Amino acid sequence: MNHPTDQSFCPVYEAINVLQEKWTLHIIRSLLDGPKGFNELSRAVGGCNPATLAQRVEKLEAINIVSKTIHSTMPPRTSYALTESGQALQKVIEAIDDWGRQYLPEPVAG
Amino acid sequence: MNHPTDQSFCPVYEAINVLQEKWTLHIIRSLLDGPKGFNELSRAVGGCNPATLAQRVEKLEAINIVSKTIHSTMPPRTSYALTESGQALQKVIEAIDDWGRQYLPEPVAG
DNA sequence: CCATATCACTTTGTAATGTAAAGTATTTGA
DNA sequence: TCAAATACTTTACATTACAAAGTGATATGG
Repeated sequence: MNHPTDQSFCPVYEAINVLQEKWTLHIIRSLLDGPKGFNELSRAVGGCNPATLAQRVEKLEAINIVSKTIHSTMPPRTSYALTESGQALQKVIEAIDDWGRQYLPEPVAG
Repeated sequence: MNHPTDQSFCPVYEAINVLQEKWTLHIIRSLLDGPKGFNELSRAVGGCNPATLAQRVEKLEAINIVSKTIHSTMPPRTSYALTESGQALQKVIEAIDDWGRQYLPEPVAG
């Protein structure tokens, strides 16, 4: 909803608003190595509770970053994958990866 | 605190944890075009309330992404700038910028 | 010379968001 | 038949972010 004062639509600003939501980048990173089911994704993401994860993938589906495919309702079998837009975020994840390796200190072992 | 199941320390994972916090990327982006005072930064970021902003820059200072310089206490004059580590995040912001321009639709007027 | 603005925040109370824990309905494997 | 897994939802609680107002001091304008 917010945007810089001097401009009515700023793509970077909006992009940041999308990506700064908790778990979003983790979800995208997890899906970069292939489609996953809900619990599988949950395990890959690590630490996100199902209520939040469900809400987040729904949002990501709405803005066309993730696509959801229901293979069967009973037994339940769903898969989440990145769309073209989602795949394009690999560049962002790579940049974050590079930065992390260079600037985040490995915690010293006790 | 969280980390992938198969590894004890993952730089990407930690980096994402840092960058996914609300306003963090906005703050970094704002500081990329030079140091700013508190209210100046607040205006550049756009929409973040001072309590949150104060807390966020304090955290970013603690992990050495932002540096705070107090020029005078009275009248109050402070400036926030990016450290080397913070400057290095320009690559991340650029990647987000590219993605936003390509994949975020401009809202239709009217 | 008094009101107003600005600086860098802090405080207070409330709204939004995220959390753990448990539950649902069904199938598969031991 | 019991435990585990699938994909979630529900509930009650905790954390986080929010708007609005306030603080103390100085500089500016009428």
